[in-house]
Amino acid sequence: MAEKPKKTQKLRARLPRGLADRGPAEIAATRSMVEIIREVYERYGFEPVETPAFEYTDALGKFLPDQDRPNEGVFSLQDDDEQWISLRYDLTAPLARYVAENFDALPKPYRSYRFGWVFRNEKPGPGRFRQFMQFDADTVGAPTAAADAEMCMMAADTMEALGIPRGSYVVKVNNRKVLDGVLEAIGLGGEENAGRRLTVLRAIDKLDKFPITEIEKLLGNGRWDGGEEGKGDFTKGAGLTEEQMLRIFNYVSFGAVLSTSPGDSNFAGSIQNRNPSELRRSNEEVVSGLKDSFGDSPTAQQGLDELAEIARLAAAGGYDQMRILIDPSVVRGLEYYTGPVYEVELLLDTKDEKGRPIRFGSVGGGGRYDGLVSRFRGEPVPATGFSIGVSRLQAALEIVNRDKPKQPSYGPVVVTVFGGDIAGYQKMVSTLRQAGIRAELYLGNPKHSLGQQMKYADKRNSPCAIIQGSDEKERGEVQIKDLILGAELASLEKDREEYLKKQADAQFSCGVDDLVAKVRDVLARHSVKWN
RNA sequence: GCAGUUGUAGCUCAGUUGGUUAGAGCGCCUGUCUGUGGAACAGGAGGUCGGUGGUUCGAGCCCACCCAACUGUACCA
Repeated sequence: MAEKPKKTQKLRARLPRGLADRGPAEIAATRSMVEIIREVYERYGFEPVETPAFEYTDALGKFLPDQDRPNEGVFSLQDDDEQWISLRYDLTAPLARYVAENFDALPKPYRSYRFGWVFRNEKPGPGRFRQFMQFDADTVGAPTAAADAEMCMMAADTMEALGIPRGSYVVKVNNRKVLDGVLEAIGLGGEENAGRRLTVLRAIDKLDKFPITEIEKLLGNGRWDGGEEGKGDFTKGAGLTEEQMLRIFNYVSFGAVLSTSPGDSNFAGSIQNRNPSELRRSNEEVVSGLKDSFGDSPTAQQGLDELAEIARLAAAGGYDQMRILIDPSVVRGLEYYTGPVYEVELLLDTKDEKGRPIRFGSVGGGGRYDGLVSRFRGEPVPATGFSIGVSRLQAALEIVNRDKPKQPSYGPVVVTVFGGDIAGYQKMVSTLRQAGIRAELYLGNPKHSLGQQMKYADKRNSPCAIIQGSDEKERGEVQIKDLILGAELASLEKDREEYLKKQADAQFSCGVDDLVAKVRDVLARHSVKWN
């Protein structure tokens, strides 16, 4: 007996983790989202500009990779000339480079938008990918809060244009200067406290993730993630005193509805659920209240003045605090924001399959980054920008809409072939295409039976198939088979009358000259649109 | 990075106290099928049982280490 034929080493087809293939439905959804966002941004006077996916690593404002860990956080590689280049991890840093490089030619303020894929080399999770899409708008060269206010209003408009009803989203606004001022006021100013300030900001940023008792640990001695002392990973705390902690809590909860006071175990949740419809203070009251509380910090005062201006301009534009809300607990990125920061949050009340509430978190955000362009120029260049996480927002909308009946996406009309000369079939396909109807010739094995060709059309989700055998050919006719109706027919119960009626519609013959008109009838019958 | 859980066919899973050639359903491919899709029937492809080493006459099963995935956590422009 011969030995088993030697097995060739098969290559395993597999997708690297944290990356995703996208099918027709997702691509179509992205395309329509991008179109809607673009329309809003252009209405605000922004013009498109694109930059490549790669930049010199130092231009991205990230440390230069070292030999040991060249790809920490970013995907990097060394060019022929040994210079490090990296895949962009957002659209802001590349834009700053573009503006700095073309500074003299651009109008100031320079207002532009762009969308594209960005890449982050970090651990992927549910809803977190290593490649995802962002859509940004930035204003460079505008120093006043008016530019920031506009970003917030545009964010609100964009959400509504995307079909998220008013009240189901909120643009939260804070100011990095206020946070800095508060930290200063509780005695964490100065270079020597930089690390602790960072820890406090991180803790505040986690308010929407953990109950307040856990935040207390992060502000205090530290937190074990295993659920109890000594279990799991330890996160070092900021080591704040009780008094400092209390001032932080009073600050971040200012304006929120509080059922209890800090320190009570039920305090948890009352800060997190900062639903604007339940808040008891207006934007103006929050700002003036905080001005009173932190009168000792000039930095905080300045930041609060900017927030007041944003709220005033938003109100003038008709955006109340249901849409644009001053929220002292917003932190955002720690790296480059210098002034106002904003964050768009979805308030949609959705449960997952197990009935647990889903927290979407932020689907967009931005802020003022006055230092980013100046790095390249040695002169101050104020800038502010806003970014939508297209991939994340799309995923959120998909969950929200998952119960709604989905409009099926149809394939092309399939023209089946019966051996012999296929030229006649090709002619039908061309006729349909010239009439703007998606159509294709069956290009599989020509020996395949009609049954197999039907199977193909079914898999393509074709609305109908065109059949012309020798009988029809002689009479100058074609058969049009309505596959959608046919499917209903197959699942129909024994209602004889309805069955017969549908059967007549499900397949009929017509003259070759009527092909386009009759196919259009079938498409119209099911409102088939390919968009 | 840290911790927990899990790794058997493309998918969902079975596999006896350690025993010979590792199974099922679904899916996939081919045929019945030059005259009608989601049906039926017949056939077929597809597995280094996550990897390596160990214990044993013998390992999918026991032990050690490694890897990967999932979940949480850390970091996150």
